[in-house]
Amino acid sequence: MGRSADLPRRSGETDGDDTGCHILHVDMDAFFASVEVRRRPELRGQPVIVGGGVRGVVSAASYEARRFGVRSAMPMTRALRLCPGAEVVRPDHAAYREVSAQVMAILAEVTDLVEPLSLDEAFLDASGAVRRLGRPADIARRIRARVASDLSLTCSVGVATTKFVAKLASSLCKPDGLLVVPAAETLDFLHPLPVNALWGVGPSTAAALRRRAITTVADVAATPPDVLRRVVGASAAEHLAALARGDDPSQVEPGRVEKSISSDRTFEVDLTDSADIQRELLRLSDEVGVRLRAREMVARTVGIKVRFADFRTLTRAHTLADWTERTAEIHAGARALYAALGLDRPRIRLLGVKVENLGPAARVAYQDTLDFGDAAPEENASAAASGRSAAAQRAADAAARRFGPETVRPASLLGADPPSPASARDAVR
DNA sequence: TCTGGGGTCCTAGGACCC
DNA sequence: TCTGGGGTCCTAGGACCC
Repeated sequence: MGRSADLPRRSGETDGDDTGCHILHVDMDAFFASVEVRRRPELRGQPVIVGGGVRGVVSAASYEARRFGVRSAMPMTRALRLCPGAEVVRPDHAAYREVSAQVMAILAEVTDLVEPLSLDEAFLDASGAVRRLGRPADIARRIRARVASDLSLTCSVGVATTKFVAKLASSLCKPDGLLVVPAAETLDFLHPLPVNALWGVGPSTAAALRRRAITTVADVAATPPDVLRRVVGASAAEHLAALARGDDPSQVEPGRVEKSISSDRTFEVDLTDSADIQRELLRLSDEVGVRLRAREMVARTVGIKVRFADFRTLTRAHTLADWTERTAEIHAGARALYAALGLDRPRIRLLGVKVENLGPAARVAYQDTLDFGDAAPEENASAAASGRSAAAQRAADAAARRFGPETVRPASLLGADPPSPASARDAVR
């Protein structure tokens, strides 16, 4: 959805010499909001904010809403103060995933070298497609036309010699734009921009640079390496200096593998009740387990995140002796980490469960066991649902996908209205 | 009604091994 | 009793990105 760096804009299509510019960055315009407007045409031309919830933030804002100062990641309360007349739509991620897949399919027709960055953005390396489809700028135009005609959505495309410059270019020509940054003009393009245009410079780094009177990309390029290292550290200094020179060694990488899977939840009202906290830990563990198994991966490290009412946040992690894909083991790890905190009457705003240190499930030989894992006695019902063997658990996941999650989720999550034992048993077997 | 949820990467310190 | 350096793994926190 783009960060709200206030960069100068170049609207419309800006064509130029695209020699050597083989990298494209495709960025959907106000993606979630545009999908909602397409679904409800009466919203066209109106300020639309996708987001919500008692403690929610803005996930996406239509350009009409942005005119009021509404930006992504802004608390909803503030957004609505700025734009009281906005239509607020709750996010529908399933719908966005579906449209995203259609966008990515259009990109895949251009080249195999597509690197999705998120649901609404991707890099393409078009060098292999030039002979078949024409110059990079023509390929960009073709993509924009296809997205518009097939999906009734607009996107903006940056074309440049590197990923970083292509991404900047697309952000500067939004919405519904095309911007080619010729190789020879890269430095003229980059140097006037503010430091936070550089990838990796957020509020904290920008403030540190500003204290040294380094405010533009040109300033970064002119700063002696040792000074830059003192301000931002050795690794970031090297990275920023290269970007400021127009150097970006990163390649378009299709098929990047996830390194962690996490689920976290901010509660509308702080949790204080121990049973509530335990139930949420189980729910989050189950969500993570389902996604882990859906990707056919296993994990060695389980972590939790706890955010208190005062926003103080802590994380804890534990690496297991063996790989796991089982909800019961993830949950056992999470509850042990939580118990070890020894909290006394906490007020909890957010809980999270995460697995990392991932590997392919196929690499790990599994013993199918009939034990019920480490679940505590009071959760025997949950153990029966989530502590079963890996193979049975995958079968349960498949049933959940077909018949709905309520058929086979841990019993203690099901509240007062559990499914009949027969249907749950049938779904598992 | 301040401050979501999904991630990645880096740093720094301690344990542990050679 | 005092004291090495290098490498790897693990953990916690923070910055950053969309």
